[in-house]
Amino acid sequence: MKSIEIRQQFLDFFQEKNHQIVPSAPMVVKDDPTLMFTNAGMNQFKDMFLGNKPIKFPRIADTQKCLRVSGKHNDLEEVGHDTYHHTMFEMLGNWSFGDYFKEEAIEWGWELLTKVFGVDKSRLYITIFGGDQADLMPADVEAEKLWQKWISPDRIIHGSKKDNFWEMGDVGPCGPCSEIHVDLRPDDQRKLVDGKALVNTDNPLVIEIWNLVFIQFNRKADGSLEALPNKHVDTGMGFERLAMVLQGKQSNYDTDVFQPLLQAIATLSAQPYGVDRQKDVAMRVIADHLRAVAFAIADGQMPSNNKAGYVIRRILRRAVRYGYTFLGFEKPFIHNLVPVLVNQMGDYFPELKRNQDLIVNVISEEENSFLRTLATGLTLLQKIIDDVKAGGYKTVKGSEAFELYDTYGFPLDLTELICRENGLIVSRREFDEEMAKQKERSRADANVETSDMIVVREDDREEFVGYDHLTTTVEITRYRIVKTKGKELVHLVLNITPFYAESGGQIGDRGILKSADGEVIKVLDAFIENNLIIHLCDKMPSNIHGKFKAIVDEKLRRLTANNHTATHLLHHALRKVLGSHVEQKGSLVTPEYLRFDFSHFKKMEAEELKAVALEVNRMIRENHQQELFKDIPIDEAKELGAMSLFGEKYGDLVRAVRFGNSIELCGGTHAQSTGQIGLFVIRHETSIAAGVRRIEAITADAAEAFFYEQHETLSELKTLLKNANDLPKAVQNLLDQNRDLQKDLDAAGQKIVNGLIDGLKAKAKNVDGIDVISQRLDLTSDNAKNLVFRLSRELNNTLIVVGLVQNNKPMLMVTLTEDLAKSGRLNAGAVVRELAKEINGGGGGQPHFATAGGSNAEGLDKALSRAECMI
RNA sequence: GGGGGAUUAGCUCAGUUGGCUAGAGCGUUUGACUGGCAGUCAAAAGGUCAUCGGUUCGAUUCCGAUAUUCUCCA
Repeated sequence: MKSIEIRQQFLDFFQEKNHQIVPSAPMVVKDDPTLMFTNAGMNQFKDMFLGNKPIKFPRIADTQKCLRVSGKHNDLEEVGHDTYHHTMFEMLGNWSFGDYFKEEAIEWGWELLTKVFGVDKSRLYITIFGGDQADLMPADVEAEKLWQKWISPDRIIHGSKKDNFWEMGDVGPCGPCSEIHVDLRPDDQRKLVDGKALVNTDNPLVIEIWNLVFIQFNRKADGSLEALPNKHVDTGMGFERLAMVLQGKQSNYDTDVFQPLLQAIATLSAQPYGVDRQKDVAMRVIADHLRAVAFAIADGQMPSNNKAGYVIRRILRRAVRYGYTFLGFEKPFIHNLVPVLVNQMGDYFPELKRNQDLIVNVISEEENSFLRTLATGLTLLQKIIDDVKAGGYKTVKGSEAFELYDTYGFPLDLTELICRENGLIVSRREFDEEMAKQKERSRADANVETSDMIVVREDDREEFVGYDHLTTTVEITRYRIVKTKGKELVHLVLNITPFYAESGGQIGDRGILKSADGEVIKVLDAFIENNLIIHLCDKMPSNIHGKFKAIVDEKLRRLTANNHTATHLLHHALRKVLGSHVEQKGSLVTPEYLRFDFSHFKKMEAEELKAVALEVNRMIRENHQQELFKDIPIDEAKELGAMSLFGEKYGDLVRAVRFGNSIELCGGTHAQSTGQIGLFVIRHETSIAAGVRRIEAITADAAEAFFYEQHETLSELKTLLKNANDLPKAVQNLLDQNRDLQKDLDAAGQKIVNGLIDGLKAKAKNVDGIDVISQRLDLTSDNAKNLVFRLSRELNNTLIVVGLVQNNKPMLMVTLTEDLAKSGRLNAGAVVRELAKEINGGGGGQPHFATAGGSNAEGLDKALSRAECMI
């Protein structure tokens, strides 16, 4: 059975059981600070389990794109070396939110696997939660009994809390889980060892394929468990593993999920897959990482140098490095594989197809830049190796390898490989020490101590009223203390709030909370965590139980609104001027300025930028009123023509904002009418990644200030240039004149020098067999330098000392002709230092030419007269 | 967010105890050879050594700040 059919049958099966089939949520997580990427199927439903969000469908099934590369689940370094770890994979899952429970979940799981997919029952084993003394939890006999309807009791295993009790975090919903394991070993091996003994022992052929989680408890802060009124089911089955089982393979990479990619890599590298172990690992790494990176880019996450973007960059670079080292790819190649992936998965994941060009471009650019990094690293490493060899040593210092890695991004294993080829070893111990120091520094800096959320009063809904009110009376529902870098701040949650929390690129509101007795708490920021609006405050209120007046800083809010609305107008104008391939890739809206990233393949021309700015300003002057569509279904919004962005979840009610022809889905705060923006000015247009441009712009007060600043600079220039009509031409003339004058000056100086040469030559005085010329000159130091260099070229066996005064400061110049300098009898540096004593100065230079400056011009003549004593 | 680098000609980069009249390769222009192109040879043009401040007799070089950028860690 083809993998595409497997996915479809899974979804069809649950659809028949009245499940709502929803699309995969984006792999990139935007509104949960504890998570960078979706790492399990349940992520997009977390808020429903927590009770922070209402349940829309009691039964849901989907396939979820997941990425496990950081945090608790970090498989990155394993990937490729074995047959079943992946960075990106699909998790098939079915959910019940307060609807069916263990009985149906178990029955359907069994039915799908054995009847629909036809998995051999004699190869299946079940684990159930075996109870835990410390938690006073009995075994999950309920599940065990239900399983016994389908499978013989001796194939059911009691598992530990570690394997069979699922918890989301330290507190919150949790419950026992039941796993289905399958034994894929050949029959002869199965006869030798019972598969039951190999369950949960990391055997690559006796593996878990489906985990059914029964959420029935709530873990409280004191560690105790209480039964939930609503019980949920959360299941997850690895799609790639399922394909392996159903296609009778022994490796995920042998299924049709990976084979097309692996074959394409084999063709590109002109080397077969399945022959050389090391090369196979490299090919698996590339195939896996390409999937992860392509999906991440499709979800709007570009490779970059921090946070989530950095994780993506690292994955891609790991693939490039394996290709470079083991398959001999020295030019970008991974981007060539994108069409294969799109062809294979683009039907079910249309975002891949839609962004294909972007993905190819971004990957290609990243490959190039990393290959450049490698090239610089290779030069540096060669230098290190040469030094080590020259010194007769055998070991490259760990600190040097670390510097290569840390500062220049050159991978350690490559350093080691090249060193080995040169008969050298790298001190791994020193490297690890340096790495530990680096980590310590970062940890010390990022050290944030967060206490538990303390609940002040129960209030499950925290409502945002800030669209209509900037001031409201509020009460504190929860708080916690946060310590970072010795500073103590407070997180407050309110029953209702006028503060807009950072979202959709718009940063959080600032303002104050004022208590009844006049105490003022500053609100420094507001952001969303697990669907709660957290207010970052500078201190704890003395009475947290009282009522407060929450006041949003109105001016900042207004400026932010201007910039947000201007962002929409900009988006609209860009599509009008450049074309509909322009899509938003990122956005930042602050009171000070706005930043808009969008897909476009080349630098914008000056005329295009102007056309965009003109269009935006035209829409501002047309003074379009804000039209708001609150809580409309997403399909309805699309019919209105709203541009949809990343991150909306299926079935959500959305908010759409319209100004004239610009309609966007947006939860942000906006100007009442576009006229309020006043003026829009683009400040910068730059590239941030291949195929992605960034525009930074300002509006209103800031734009006005910018305009006047420019105007004043221009006025000053005009005044300076005597009100020239054509300012640029006047400046050009000045520059031309300046250059001509400089040339004339040089020529004149040369003439003076020419005129002085013969006279100076005649002044030579022979002292102990050396000619000495000592003369005070009225020249600039440049001309004097010219002069003495000419003299030293034209003469032999001569010491030339020249003195001059420039800006009231005396200066000495000592030159030896080449033969005299080589003879070693004199050293210009030594001579100039001695003579400089007379002018209260010091100096130095090279053996044949040295200069000195000083503060006592009176002593210059004495210095010159002492020249012949230097012999 | 923290650490470490980088910024020198149009491009890629050299440039060590601070003083070598700032260099190389590629590219550009001109000339010569050639029937033309390609090519070879020769020559030339092209630099506020990122910006601002400090130390010094003297700063591309040392120190500090800013900007841009790379990279590692979180």
